[in-house]
Amino acid sequence: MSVREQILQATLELCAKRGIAATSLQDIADASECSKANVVYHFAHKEELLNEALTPSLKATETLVSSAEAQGLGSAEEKVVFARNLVTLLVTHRLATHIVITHPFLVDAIPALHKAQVLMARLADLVSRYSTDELDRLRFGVVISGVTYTLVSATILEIQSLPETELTEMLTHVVSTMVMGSALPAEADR
Amino acid sequence: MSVREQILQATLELCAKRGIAATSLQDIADASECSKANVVYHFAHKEELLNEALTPSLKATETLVSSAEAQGLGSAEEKVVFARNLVTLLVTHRLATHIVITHPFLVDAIPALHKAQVLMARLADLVSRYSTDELDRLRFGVVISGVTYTLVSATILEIQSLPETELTEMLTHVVSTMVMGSALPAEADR
DNA sequence: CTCGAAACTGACCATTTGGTCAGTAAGGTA
DNA sequence: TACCTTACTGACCAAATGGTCAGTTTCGAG
Repeated sequence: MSVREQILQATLELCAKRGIAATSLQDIADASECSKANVVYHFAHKEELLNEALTPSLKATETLVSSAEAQGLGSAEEKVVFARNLVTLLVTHRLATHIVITHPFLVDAIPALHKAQVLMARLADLVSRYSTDELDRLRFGVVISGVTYTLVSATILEIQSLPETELTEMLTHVVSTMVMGSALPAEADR
Repeated sequence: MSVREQILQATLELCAKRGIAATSLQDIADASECSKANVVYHFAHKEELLNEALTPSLKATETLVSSAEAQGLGSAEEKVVFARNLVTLLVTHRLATHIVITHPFLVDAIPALHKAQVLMARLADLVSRYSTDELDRLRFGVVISGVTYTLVSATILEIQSLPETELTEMLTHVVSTMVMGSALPAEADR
């Protein structure tokens, strides 16, 4: 792993664990085994460092949302696939997700966080389109943020008693049943 | 309102809006229209200030959880009452809730945040007791954190298109139907 | 080997911030 | 009035932090 990549990885891990404000460039430098000046050499500002670190997860989310917007969520099949992709994405990028969730007040200071917020809005809008009433819309917000938060807490705080794959599977089920109307796909039997 | 109360209120508002780390004693002093030294006079440390500011919401939560633990959540009636009380509590103390939710990494530094986490665990344990399988338990985690997060985002970020009372009502309905099994109370007709 | 660009470093700096301190204003009591 | 406690303040300080800078090492191309 290049130093650059080490720095980005350390940034994700430390900022998720301690919060952005409590993570100094020196901390990141130590974890990356290089000098603080070198961190600044690769990423001129702390803000830029955060942006780069969050980029992969943002791209993945952008891809997911765009494709879902294009394809729609009409059939039960499409809904389940979407739910699984979403949960998988949240699991894969759980550090980034945790950072986004816990730093709503930095959206104005860090462009990547703003982007993330916009993507969430598009996501909400997308699913809302397939909900008839206000209550379903609310239900969506609750479940998406709930899944995100549960996942993040479970993995970060190490409260997980379940293996990650099983957790993913169950959350997928929760999302597809709760959000997408009660239409239960054949595969998901309890 | 006494200066002491002004300081506590300003602390809640500013820390919820900008985050704890980004809220300086000077900011709080300015908002309270007194000197920074006076803030320190009333609350020796920033940590102590946060503790005091969060105390009311912690006490209310403690009361709710304890009474629910004692009384149980056996009947559908009890479940709905509990759901409504919980949502009301989250709405009433939304600033404190927002602070707790967005600062998981400060649980070791600020006792009040640790207490809040313990209370959440008790809450989860309580409701889990009335769930037969693991999926229901997961469902609980998702819905509670989801309601909390949705509520907080809606009020703080001012995305709310609904009046607060109606939001409360709908969330109560979401909680009681989603968490407590599908047993729908007579009152909650859509 | 030479040279120039990129990677990297230690020393340094300005700013912010939590917190201290010596001292003042205010108000109740003897 | 004299005295004491509580509320309050401006000036100050040490530590931490983001970022600059001048200079050194590394390394691949010609």
